[in-house]
Amino acid sequence: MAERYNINETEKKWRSVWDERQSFKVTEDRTKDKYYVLEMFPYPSGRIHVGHVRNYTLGDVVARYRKAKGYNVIHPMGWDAFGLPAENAAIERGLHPGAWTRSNIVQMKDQLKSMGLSIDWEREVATCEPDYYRHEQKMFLDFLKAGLAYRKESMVNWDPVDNTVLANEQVIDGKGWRTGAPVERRRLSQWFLKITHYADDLLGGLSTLERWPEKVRIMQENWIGKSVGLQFKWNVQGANETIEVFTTRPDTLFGAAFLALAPDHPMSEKLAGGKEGFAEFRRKCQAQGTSEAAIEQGEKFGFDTGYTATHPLLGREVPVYVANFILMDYGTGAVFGVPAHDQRDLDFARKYNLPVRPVVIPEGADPASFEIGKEAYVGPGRLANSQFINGLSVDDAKADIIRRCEEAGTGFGTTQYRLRDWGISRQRYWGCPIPIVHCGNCGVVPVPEDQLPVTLPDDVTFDKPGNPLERHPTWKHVKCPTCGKDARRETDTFDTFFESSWYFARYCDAQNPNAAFGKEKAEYWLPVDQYIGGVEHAVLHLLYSRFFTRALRDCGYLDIAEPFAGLFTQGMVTHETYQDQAGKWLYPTEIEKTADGKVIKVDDRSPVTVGPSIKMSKSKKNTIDPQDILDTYGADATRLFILSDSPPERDLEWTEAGVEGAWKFVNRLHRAVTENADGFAAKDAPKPATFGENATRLRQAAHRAIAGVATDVENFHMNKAVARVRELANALFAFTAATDDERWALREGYESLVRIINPMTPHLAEELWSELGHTTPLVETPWPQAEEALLVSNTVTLGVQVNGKLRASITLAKDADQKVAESAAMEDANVQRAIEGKQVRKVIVVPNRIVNVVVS
RNA sequence: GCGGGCGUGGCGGAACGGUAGACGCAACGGACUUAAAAUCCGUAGGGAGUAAUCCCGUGGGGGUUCAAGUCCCCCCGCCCGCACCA
Repeated sequence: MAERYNINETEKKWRSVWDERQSFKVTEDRTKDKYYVLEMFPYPSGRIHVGHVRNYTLGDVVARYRKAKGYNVIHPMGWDAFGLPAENAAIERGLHPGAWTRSNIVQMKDQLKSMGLSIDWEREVATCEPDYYRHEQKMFLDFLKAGLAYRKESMVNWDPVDNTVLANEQVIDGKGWRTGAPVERRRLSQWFLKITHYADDLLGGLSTLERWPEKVRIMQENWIGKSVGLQFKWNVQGANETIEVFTTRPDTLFGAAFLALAPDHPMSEKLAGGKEGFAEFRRKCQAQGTSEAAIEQGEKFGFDTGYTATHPLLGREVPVYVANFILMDYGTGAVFGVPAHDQRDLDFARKYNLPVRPVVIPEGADPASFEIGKEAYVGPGRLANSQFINGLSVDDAKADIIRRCEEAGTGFGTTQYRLRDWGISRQRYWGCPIPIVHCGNCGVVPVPEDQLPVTLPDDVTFDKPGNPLERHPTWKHVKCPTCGKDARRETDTFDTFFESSWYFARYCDAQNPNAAFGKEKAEYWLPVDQYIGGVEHAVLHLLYSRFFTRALRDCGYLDIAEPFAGLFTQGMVTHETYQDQAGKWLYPTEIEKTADGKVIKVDDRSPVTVGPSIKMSKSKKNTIDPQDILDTYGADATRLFILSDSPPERDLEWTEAGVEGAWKFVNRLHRAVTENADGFAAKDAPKPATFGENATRLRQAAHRAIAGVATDVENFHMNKAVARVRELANALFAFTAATDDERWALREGYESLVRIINPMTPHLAEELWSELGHTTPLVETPWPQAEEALLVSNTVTLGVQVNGKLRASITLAKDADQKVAESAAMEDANVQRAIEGKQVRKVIVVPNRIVNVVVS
């Protein structure tokens, strides 16, 4: 009797084998195809969470599978180590952000290692270390030279108590999250990267990203928000002012019923500032909140300035309103309203009794009688009621109006993007210092490259509000690099998206002290073949990285535009929620499920209300600590469960029973191999010349599993891959070998099984592989070859339908003649009965699939 | 409001337009055990029938087709994203 499988010891053993053999260390090898597997690197919060486990398990399956397939696989890991939580720890617990972060990294690295990931740890990076961030300071200087970085004033959320700038998510109901003080809007001079320079390229590049989820590409497309249209002027009557508007529908100019300005448009103040009710109106707009979704439900309303405006081409006056649904940030902050052809304008016009004049008439409608009801007409058609453009199509009319405005000098065709330049200044300590000096003489002076890196001072305190760099007694006082006079260091640091915008390139040459990365190495490894992470980074991180790659290319660092050739976005991990009688949330560890199906509290045995499975969150306490799971069930069972229950792109419902099921399978497989060794052929037994029926059937199961798991893994159908593995396992468990060919097939079957589970449960696979007598570890063993001949069987079972209803099934030789199939189907007793007394009108035979007898 | 996605047993989920429910979880019956756990064998969409077999079933309603979970139209529900983007 074999000993019970000691999961923890065995897993540890194989990890040290991989370590000793440096199994995952890679270097450039031009004789092989490279494959770059990357999971989004973690923020070192201290402990891994289930989302990490899912993310890294998926990546590891891909990495180990590709390695077995013969690719030169790079699979690195690192730490997104700058950021706010470290400063919060400093404020709340008196820990230095650096010390806190570094000790977190140590802990989390241990945890990740216990998952058995195939990581090349020699490529590890931590973005908070000067040997990492020095290179991005250099990049910034290069961007500056290339005109891709610039300084301008912009608004920030300012917490007057903490003396600090707040991120949008730190502003709750207009108040600072920590202090509760009303947030002020302040103007600060800040650094920007010119992502808009690449707006069109970033948009166009999306269509080349075939292995990205459609969803993410659409989100980026919407974010970039390209629109082509006309920008032109209206004259305000009696005010000696003009209003510049942008429109994507210049064709509808003659349907204009009003002009509308954003509430914070400078002209709004000029035209309406002193009017009665305007202050009140503005307050109402602000109370509405800035979130588009909030404004959604809100009513559209406006303030009549009393002025009218005219346009030369139009020759008619329209009223000028200030309206709550116009955004200052987009276009020019002013629009002309065409109620007939825009729903918002229509709603607005109905409210203020403005004329609704259709100017685009759908095909087939009569211009004289066409009327707009509750819905604006936004479709195609011919122009009407529009003087010189009557009869033109929408597109022709747009072009004509733009041409006329340009000729008249009152406007021009232009393209607007929603995308805005990336503000990278953060008024914080725990980030990469911006390598700039401010000199009274010379102005803004870049720190010379030979003086990099500008490192963070360690002796900082968090006992007072504000940025410690600003308060530091000496750090910011420097001599100007140009004139040598007293000057002041920039105390802002980079947005932490800066670090994550190029880390994938650093991994290619992680220890290079002289440059961010060697160009040749980057060119060998990049782009990332498979990037895996949460969909929450669909826009910002992924767009910034795409921008960075282009900027680095233009600064001569590398030769590609797109950093990630393939992207996979995983779903969330959810868990049931529990509440006690008083409605207090309970952790899963605080409850117990009794034998009769009740759920009770562990301590006082009182009943517990079970809620739906939702995204894990601290506030609902429906979290589990992956370390507990790893310790109890081992890495393999944890990985197996995570892969088996749901398709990776969908949410995964975490259940203890599910992990337990995976754990049972791990043990069962171990038992099957160790206890049934007598049933196998000897390790090097020659392949029999012929196989009996039983052996062949088993071999078919094995070879189909080999081929099936491969395609499933390549397509990220990990749950299906696991199902196939279990199918093969079931076939093997049920098999008793009586003859030599069967014993050979049984060994082949188990060896195949062990090899195809290797990407999912690598420790178990290694253990069983060695148990089966192999001395070369599986990590160095290629993916098994599926024999084509065994993937097809020589008989097929096909259903027989009568009038589309299944009545029988028949088994035939594969590719049997249609006539054979037809007669076999017609002879079947059930079919006979079903067609009895009816006339057969047609028999449809789809070879190897189905026969359908149509009777009247 | 716009954009995207999803809806299949008690549950998670399978299913090139071609035998719906693979695989698993939970459940039930049995074996082993003094007993339990573990393990093993078996049953299992709903309904009728001793059975053969039949009827009904993929959110709802229509349609296309020899054949629809799958394709088309309308509707309902849920989830995600967003920027009232002119």
